Amino acid sequence: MNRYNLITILGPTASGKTLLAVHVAHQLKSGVISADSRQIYRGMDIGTGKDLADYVVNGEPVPYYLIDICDAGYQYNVFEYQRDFHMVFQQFLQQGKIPVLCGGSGLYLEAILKGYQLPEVPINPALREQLRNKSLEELAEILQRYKKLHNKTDIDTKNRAIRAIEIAVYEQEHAHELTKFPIPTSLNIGIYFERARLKERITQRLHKRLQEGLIDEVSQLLKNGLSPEALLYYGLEYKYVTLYLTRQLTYDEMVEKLNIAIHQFSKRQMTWFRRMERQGIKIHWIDGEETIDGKMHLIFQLLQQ
RNA sequence: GGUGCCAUAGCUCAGUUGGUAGAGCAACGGACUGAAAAUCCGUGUGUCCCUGGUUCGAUUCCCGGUGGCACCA
Repeated sequence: MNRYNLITILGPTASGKTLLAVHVAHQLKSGVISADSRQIYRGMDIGTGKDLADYVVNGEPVPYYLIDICDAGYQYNVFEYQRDFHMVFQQFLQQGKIPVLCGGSGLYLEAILKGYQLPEVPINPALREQLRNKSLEELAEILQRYKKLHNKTDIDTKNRAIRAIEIAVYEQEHAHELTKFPIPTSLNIGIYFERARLKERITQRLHKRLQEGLIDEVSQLLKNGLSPEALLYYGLEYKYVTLYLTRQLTYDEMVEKLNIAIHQFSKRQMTWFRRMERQGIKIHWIDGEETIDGKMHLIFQLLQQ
């Protein structure tokens, strides 16, 4: 009936993805599947821009998935994301509905749209115990015996290095156990803004988040026992507000540096999307300044072609 | 009004004993298949405030302006 079984709405932060995705999903009587590596976590709401109140059109709730599925602090990963996405996606396929995949986490989007094949690697407690007291340098050396490092990502921290070794060891012992998730036939929509306009929107939204209680949200996470280190790792809002709360930055410094960091993040997102295009993933860019109705019209036109 | 100091990249500043200049931050480009809002790599984008003088040659020295800061009135 339709050549597409998925609509993907992507774009940099503050480009208005959520609102558009909710409207499209409402029109299709389906739902929104998030592709956001931070909205996964409960209790991280303002800083990740969940905007859960936006999942309603004309008083009718639009279901969303893969938001609030883990406790803050849990180390969720691409494999789990892929698995969880397909669980939801399958249900929509069975109902003959087209869901809307919406988010800005390039790695997660690509894992779905390109169909990464990853083995499901269980935790190996014996190995972890054995590696626990090694230095990062030693771990890096061990890891290099298994694979060439594409950059320093895998040996960024001991945690990451141990997980990377765990995966490398598993792959060596179970060479042919790659997962095979079907690659969706997706209509990909990108929301485009001029760089300067996007920066304005980001700055404006940051001030709104601060007014809405961003500081309290982060301080609550700390009170609930999440370590400052974990929050620093989550980046952006969580990183800079933590630096402010632990008195490493003044309020004004925090706002300024955070604003810049979000601008830089949006640029990195665009770099990722351009790379996806170069690798053959077609993205239909639509003007962010267009109204919701205008954008919807364009999307449904593309859908019917 | 007087005296002194300053004026160099988008910002903060370094520097050139006279041969047209460089750091940090920002910006821009890129990488990235297991915490990715993370992590990493690359790139200098410039009437060296303006006018005149000295000089083969001035961003650098000198005269005069303009702007800023400080002090004295």
